[in-house]
Amino acid sequence: MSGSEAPLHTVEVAVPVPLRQAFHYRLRPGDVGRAVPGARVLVQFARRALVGYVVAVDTPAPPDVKLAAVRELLDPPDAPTFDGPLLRLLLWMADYYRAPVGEVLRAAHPAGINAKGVPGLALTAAGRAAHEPGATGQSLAWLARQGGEGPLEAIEPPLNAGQVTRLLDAGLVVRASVLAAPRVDVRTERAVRAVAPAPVEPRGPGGRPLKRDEIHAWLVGKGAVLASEVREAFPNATGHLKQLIDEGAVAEEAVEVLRDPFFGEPVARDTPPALNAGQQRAVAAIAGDGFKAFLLHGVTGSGKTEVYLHAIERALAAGRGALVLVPEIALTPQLVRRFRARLGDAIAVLHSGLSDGARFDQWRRLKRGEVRVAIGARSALFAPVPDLGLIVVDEAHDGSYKQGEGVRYHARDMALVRGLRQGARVVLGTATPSLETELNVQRGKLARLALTERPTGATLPTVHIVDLRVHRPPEDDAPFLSRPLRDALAETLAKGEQAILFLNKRGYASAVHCEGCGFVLECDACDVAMTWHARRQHLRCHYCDRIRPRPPACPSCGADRLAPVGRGTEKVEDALRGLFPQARIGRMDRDVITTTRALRTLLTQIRKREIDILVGTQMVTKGHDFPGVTLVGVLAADAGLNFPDFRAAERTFQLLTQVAGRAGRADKPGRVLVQTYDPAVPALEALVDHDHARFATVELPRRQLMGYPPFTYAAQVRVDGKNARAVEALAKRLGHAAARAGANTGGTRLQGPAPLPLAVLRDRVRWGLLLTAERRDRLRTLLDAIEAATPERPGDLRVVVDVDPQDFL
DNA sequence: GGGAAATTGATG
DNA sequence: ATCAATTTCCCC
Repeated sequence: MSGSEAPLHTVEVAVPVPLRQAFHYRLRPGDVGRAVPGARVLVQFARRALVGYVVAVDTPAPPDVKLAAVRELLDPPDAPTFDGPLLRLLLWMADYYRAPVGEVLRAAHPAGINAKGVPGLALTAAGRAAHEPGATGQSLAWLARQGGEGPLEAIEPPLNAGQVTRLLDAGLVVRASVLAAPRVDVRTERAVRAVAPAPVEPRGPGGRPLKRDEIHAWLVGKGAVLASEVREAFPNATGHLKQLIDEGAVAEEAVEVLRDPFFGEPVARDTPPALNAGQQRAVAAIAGDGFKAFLLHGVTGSGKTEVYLHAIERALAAGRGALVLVPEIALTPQLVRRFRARLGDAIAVLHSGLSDGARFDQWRRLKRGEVRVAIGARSALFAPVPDLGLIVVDEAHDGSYKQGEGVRYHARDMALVRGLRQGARVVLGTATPSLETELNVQRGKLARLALTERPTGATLPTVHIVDLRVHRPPEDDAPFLSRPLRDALAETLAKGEQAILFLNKRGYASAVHCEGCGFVLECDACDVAMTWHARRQHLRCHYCDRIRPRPPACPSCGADRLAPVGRGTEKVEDALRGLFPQARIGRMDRDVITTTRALRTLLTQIRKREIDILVGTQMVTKGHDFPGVTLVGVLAADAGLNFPDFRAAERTFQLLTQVAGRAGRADKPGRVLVQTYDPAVPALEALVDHDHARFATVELPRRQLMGYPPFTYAAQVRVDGKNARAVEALAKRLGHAAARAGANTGGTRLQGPAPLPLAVLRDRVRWGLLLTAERRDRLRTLLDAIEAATPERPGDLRVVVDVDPQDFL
C-alpha cells in the first residue's frame, strides 16, 4: 500500500429504513465539500435509489465494505433540509427514543418531498445500437428518447414480463432504479416580465396606442407578473402577451406561488386588550433571552392565549422567531383566527387539514426567513423557525402530544429539549398540568405562572358529586340519568340555557350479549367486545374498525336472545329525545364528526343556540368555547378509573376538569354534576374544590410509593405476532435478558412479561414488559440488553420499544 | 422498507 | 417437475 493515496471523502447517510444505523458513501470528486450535514442525497441502497440524509462528513467508514458513491446532492450546501441545531436535536431524539435515524429525519420534514426510486430499465450500449423490429423496438426507441432509462410502468408501448426477460438476456437493457418525481414540489405559475422599454409613440391606427403596447407599458417596472394577473387587468390579454413575447419585448418565466393555507378566508386585525395583573406578570417573566421554561397555569378562559400573543410579539420585537404547538389545530380554528387577527398572515400554519403541497409551502416560508412564527400540531415541533426564541405548548396536558406509532416522541418533552438546546423560552400552558409537569415545577425546572382570574369576569362553576348509590336512576329508558341530573337538565332547558353531557363511549351499546348463555360478541381479530352502532345498524370494533352485521341469533347457543348492554352516546341521545321531546339534541363524537367541516357546523349550531343539549365523548372537552352552556353533566366519572394504567386517576381528573371548564363562561354561573358510584376518590374530591394542587399532593406520593413516573423513567417493550407461543417465548427471552442486565436491582424494576390488556389486536397476540428505573442510564442499560436479545430477523414477530409510554394497552 | 433470491407449496 | 406464492435476507 502506498502512503500517497488521496484521503477518501465520505459521508455518513441515514436512509429511511427501519435500521438504527447510518451508512457510509463515497463522494464523487466534484461533490467534495458540497455535501453538508442535514442535506438530502440520492444514494443507491440495497438495489434501489433512495433519498437519505447526511448525518456526518468524513467519519471513518468500516474497513471491510466497498463504498458506493453518492448519486446526487439534492440540497445546496448553504440550505440543507435540516440546519445544524435541528439535525443535532433529531439525532439525539433518535437515540433517546431508540428509533431509526432515517425515519426520524424523514418524519421531521414535510411529507412527500422526496423523489423515490422505482423499478426501471436502462439501455445498454448494445441496446442503443440495436435495431429491434416491432413493438419491443418501439419500446427501446421510447427509452432512448427518455435519455436512455425509464420506469418499467411508463414504457411505451408497455413491455410484458417475457419481453423484459428477453431484452435483459439479450443484453440490450439492464434493470435500474430510476427516479420518479417527488409527490410534492414547489408550485409554479407562468409569469411575464417586461425586458425592453415600451414604445412611447402610439403605433395603432389613427394614432391610438396598440392594446399590447398598453399592456407592455403597464408591465414595465413591475418585475415578474403572473400571467393570470395580466389577464385580470386586461381581458383577452393572452394573444397580446404571446405577440409581445414573440417580439422579445416581454420574457416568460415560472414563478413560485404559495398554496393558500387559509382557504381564502380573510381575518380582520384586532387590537390587543389590556392585560390583567396576572397576565402582565406572566408576559414579563417570559420575556428575556436564553433557555427558561414555564408552566402557564390557568383555567379555561383565564387568558392564556393573550399571554402567548404578547410573548410572541416580544420575541418578534427582539428579532427572534416563535413556535406554537396546539393539540390538533384542525380542531381549533378559533385559535388560528386569533393568531392571524393579531399577527396578520406572517405566520406559518402547519395543520392536518392542509394539502401536503400547502404544508410544504408553509415550511419553505419559514426556512427562507419570510415568516418567523409557526403554529401547528405535534409535528410542527420540527418547523424550521428562524432564530427560535420562544416555544409555546398549548394545552400541554393533552395526550395527543405523544405520538402513538412510528417514532413515539413526546412533543411536550421535545419542546423543552429543543428550547434548552436552542436557548429559547418554553411555555407549557394548561389548566391541568400533568404530574410530570407538576413535579418539574416542584423541582424548580419549570417556573409556575398562575392565572387566577377569568378576564371575562365569570366565576368557576360549582361542582356537585351525584352518588349513584344514593340517587339510583329510575329503571326507565334512561337508566343512566339520575334524578338530580334530570332536574338540572329540565331547569337549564326552562331557562333557555344549554347543557353538555359527557360520556366517554361512542356507539349505542358497548356490547351485545346473549341473555341465554352469556355469550358476548367479540371482534374476529381483536380480544374486545364489539360496540353496537344503532344508527348504522352494525357492530364495530373500536380498535381495528372492523364491522359486521348483527347476527339474528346467538352464534353460540342459537337462542334469539341477543341484547345490547351498556350505553354509548347514541343511546344517550335517543333517551334524551324521549325525556325532553321539545329539546334540540346534538351529538359530538368520532362517528358524527368525521371532517373539520362537520365540526365547524356543529360548533356554529351550538354557538347560535340551535342545540340545547350536547352529548359527546372527550371531543367536547377540547377547549371549545361555548358561551351559553351553564350545565355540564358527567354520566360516569368512574368509567376511566378502572383502567389498568397507573395514570388512570390523573387522566380522569384532567378530563373532568376540562369538561367542567365548559360550564358558565359568560355572565351566568355554571354548574357541573358528576355521577359516580365511587365519590371518595381523590380525583373527584379535588375536582369539587377546583384544587389541582390537592390532587397532586395526593397522587404524587402515591406514584413515588409505587415507583412510577414521574419519579421513575419508564419504557414499555411490546412484542406482537400471529403465533401466540412465539410471542410469549420472545417476550420471556427479552425479560430474561433484562433480568441478566440487572433489572430489579439498583432502583430498576421489570414488570412482566405478561399479555397486554388488549391481548389480541388485529389478529396479533400481544405481550408486554414494563421497565422503570430511577436513573435514565440504568433504563438505557436494560433497553440495550433487550435490544441485543432481539433477533435480527424475528420473522413475523415485532418488537416495539416505547420510551416514556403514555398508554399501556 | 423493499427488491430479489431462496424456499415452500399447489397442481396436473 | 414447474411455477407462483411466500419467506428470508441484505442493504455502505
